[in-house]
Amino acid sequence: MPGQVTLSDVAREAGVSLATASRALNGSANRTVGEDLRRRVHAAAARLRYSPDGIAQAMARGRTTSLGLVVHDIADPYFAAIAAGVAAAADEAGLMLTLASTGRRPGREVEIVTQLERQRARAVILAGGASGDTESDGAVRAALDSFRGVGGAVSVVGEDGLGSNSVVLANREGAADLARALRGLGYRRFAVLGGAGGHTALADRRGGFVDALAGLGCAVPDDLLLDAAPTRDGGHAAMSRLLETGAAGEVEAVFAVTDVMAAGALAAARAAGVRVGEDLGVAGFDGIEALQDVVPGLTTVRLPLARIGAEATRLALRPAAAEPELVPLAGEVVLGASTPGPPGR
Amino acid sequence: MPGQVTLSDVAREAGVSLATASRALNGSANRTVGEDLRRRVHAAAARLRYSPDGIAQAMARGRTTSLGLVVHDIADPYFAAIAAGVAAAADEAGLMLTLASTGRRPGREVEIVTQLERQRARAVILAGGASGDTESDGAVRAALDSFRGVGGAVSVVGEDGLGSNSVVLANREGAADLARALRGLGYRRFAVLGGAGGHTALADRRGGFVDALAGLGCAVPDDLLLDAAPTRDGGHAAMSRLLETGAAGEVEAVFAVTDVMAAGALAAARAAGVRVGEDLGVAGFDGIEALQDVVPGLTTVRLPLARIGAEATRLALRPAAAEPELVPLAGEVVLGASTPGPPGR
DNA sequence: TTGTAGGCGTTATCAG
DNA sequence: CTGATAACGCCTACAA
Repeated sequence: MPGQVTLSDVAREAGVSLATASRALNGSANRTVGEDLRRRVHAAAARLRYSPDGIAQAMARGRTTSLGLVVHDIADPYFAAIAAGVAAAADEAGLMLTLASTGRRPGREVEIVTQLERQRARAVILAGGASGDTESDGAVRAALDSFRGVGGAVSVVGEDGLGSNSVVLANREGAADLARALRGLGYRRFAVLGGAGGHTALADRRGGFVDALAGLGCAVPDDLLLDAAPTRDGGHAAMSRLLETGAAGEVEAVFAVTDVMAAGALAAARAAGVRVGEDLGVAGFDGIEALQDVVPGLTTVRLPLARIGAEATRLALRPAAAEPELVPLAGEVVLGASTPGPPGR
Repeated sequence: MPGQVTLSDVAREAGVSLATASRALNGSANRTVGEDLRRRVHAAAARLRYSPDGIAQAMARGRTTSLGLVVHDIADPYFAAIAAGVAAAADEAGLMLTLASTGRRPGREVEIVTQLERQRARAVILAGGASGDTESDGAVRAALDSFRGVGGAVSVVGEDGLGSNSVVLANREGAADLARALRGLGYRRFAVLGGAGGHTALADRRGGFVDALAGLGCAVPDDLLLDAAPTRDGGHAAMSRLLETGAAGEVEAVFAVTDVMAAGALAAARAAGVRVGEDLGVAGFDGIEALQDVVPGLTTVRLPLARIGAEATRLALRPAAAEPELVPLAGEVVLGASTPGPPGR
C-alpha cells in the first residue's frame, strides 16, 4: 500500500541523503541538484509511488496552501457564482479552496475565521460583507485582526472593508440607477421587499433605491417598505403580505433587493393570480443567470459575480503587510419583461 | 502578536509540562488532568491568546479534519445545491470542506484527487459521477484506490459507484417516469437535448426517456436527439439548432437532460418567437429551485439535492475498511406550466 | 553539489 | 495524575 512511503524511503532507495531527495523532488529556493541524482531520485519516487505529505510540508514551511472562502449559503446562486470565480482564481494560483457557510447564523463568521486561523489558511475571503450590527461586525474585525496576526491575508466583498482589502460593490448606486430606469419606464408607485435590518449590502440597495426615488419626487411610503429575509422564501412571504394588504392595489412595481427574493415574489404573485409584467412590475438585484432565461425575464442590476470572486482572490493574495486596497465594482441595469412599464395604458 | 504562541509557552506560563498542557487543552483519549492544573493551563492559554496549530495537530495525529468535495462547476445550481447539503453535514461532523471544481476538464478529477491525497484529506466526495469514458474512469478509479491507500474514504454520487460507496441516482427511472407523464399529457413527438457522449448520468437520462417512449410506441428519430453540452449555453445552442431545422415543426415537446440546459432552451425558444407552453412543451431534470418560480414553471424530475449531499457525506465518513455501501435515491416528476399538453387542441 | 542536523507544534508512549 | 522524550514527515540553514 502506497502512501506510507516517506521521503526517507525514496532517499534510501535512490541512495542519496534526505536533503537531496527533498531538493530534487520539490525545488527549494536554490535549485541545484545534479542532473544524474535528480533523475535517480525521481525514478525512485516513481517506483515507490511516493506521495509527498502536504501536511508535513505545510508544517515545515510554516504556511499552508489553502484559501478560505466564507459565504452565507453556497446554494444561493449569488454566492455560488462568486465562489466559482474564487475557485477558478484559486486554482490558477495553485491553492486549495476551503469553503465554509455561515448558514446566516450570527456569530458563525467569527467561529469560521477562528477555525481557519487554526488551520493556518494562507488567506480568507469574506463574501458576505458586513452585517450592519456594530457589535457583531466588531467581533468579525477582531477575528480578522487575529488571523492577520498569524500571517494570514484577508479580503472582503462589500461596502465596508472592515479594515481589509475589499471589493467595494456599488449597491447604492446600482439601486439608484434601477430606480431611475423604472421611473423612466413610467412607474410611479413602488414597494420594496427587504433590506431592513439586514446586511449592509442589502440595506444600501434599499436606501439607494428609495433615496433616488425620493429625489424624483415619488417617495415610498413606509408601509410599502417590507421587511424580508434575503431568501426565496423571504421574498415570497413579503410579496404575499403585500398582496394581502389593501395597499397592494396602488403599487405598480416591486423592487426585491436580491434576485432570489424576486423569484420568490414572482411565485407569490403568480399564486395570487397577479400577472407579473402586465399587472405588476417586479425587479431584483444581482443578475443571477438562471433567472434571466425565463418568462418574464427579470429586470435587475447585474453584478459581475465571477469577476468579484476573481478580484477578491487577487486581493486576498496580496502581501499581508500592504495597505488595504479597495476595488470598486459596479452593476448594470438590465431591463426585462418583468417591468414592461406600468399597466394602465 | 498572538498566534506565535505555542503550546510550550502555555505550559511554561502555567508551570506544567508540555504533555499536561496538551492533555488539558485538547482532551486526549485517557482524559485525566487534575482539576486545578486544568484550570491553570486554561487560564494561561487564555492569557496568552493561545491558538492551537491545526497543521501540527494533524501531523501529530496523523489525520486531517478536512473533507474534499469535487464538482464540475460550483456555479451550476445542481452542484451548488449538493454542495450545500455536503457543507451542512460536514459542519455537523466538525470537518472543514475543501471544494474543488473540474471545470469539466477531462483528467482534472484525477489531479484533484491526487492533490487531496497529498493533503491527506480524510475523505473525498465525487459529485460528478462517472464520465462514461472507460479509460478516464479507470484513471479516476486508480486515483481513488491510491487515496484509500493512505487511509482516505470515498463516496461518489452517480449511477456507477466506481467501486466506492455511492449515492445511486435513479436517472433512468426518473426520465422514464417523465416520458410517461408527458405521454399521458398527450405529447407524441419529442426531441431530446443532450446526453450523447456526456457523463453517464446524463446518458442514462436520455436513454431512460427514449426507451420508455419507444415502449409507448413513439420512438424518437435520431435527428431529434441533439447533442449538447450540459450547460445553459449548451441547451441554448441545441434548441437553436433544432428550431432552425425543418424537423422542429413537428416536435411537440423537448426534453433537456438538465434544468440548466432547459433554461437555455427556454431562452432560445423565446428568442425565436416560440412560446413555451403554448407552442412547445419543454421539460428538464434536476428540480433546480430557482427555475420553479418563474413562468412557465419548468416541468422536471425533482431530485432531493440537499439530501444527496448529506448522504454522500455520511457515506464518505464511514469506516474506510467496510464494504462499499450503495444508497439509492429517486427523483419525482413535477409537472409545470412549461408542458400544459400539446398545442393543437 | 551533497550531506548533517536541528526544528516546526502536537500527540502519544512510557515511565515515575 | 504528571512529566520526560520520542516520533510525525519534511525543509533548510550550516557545514563539508
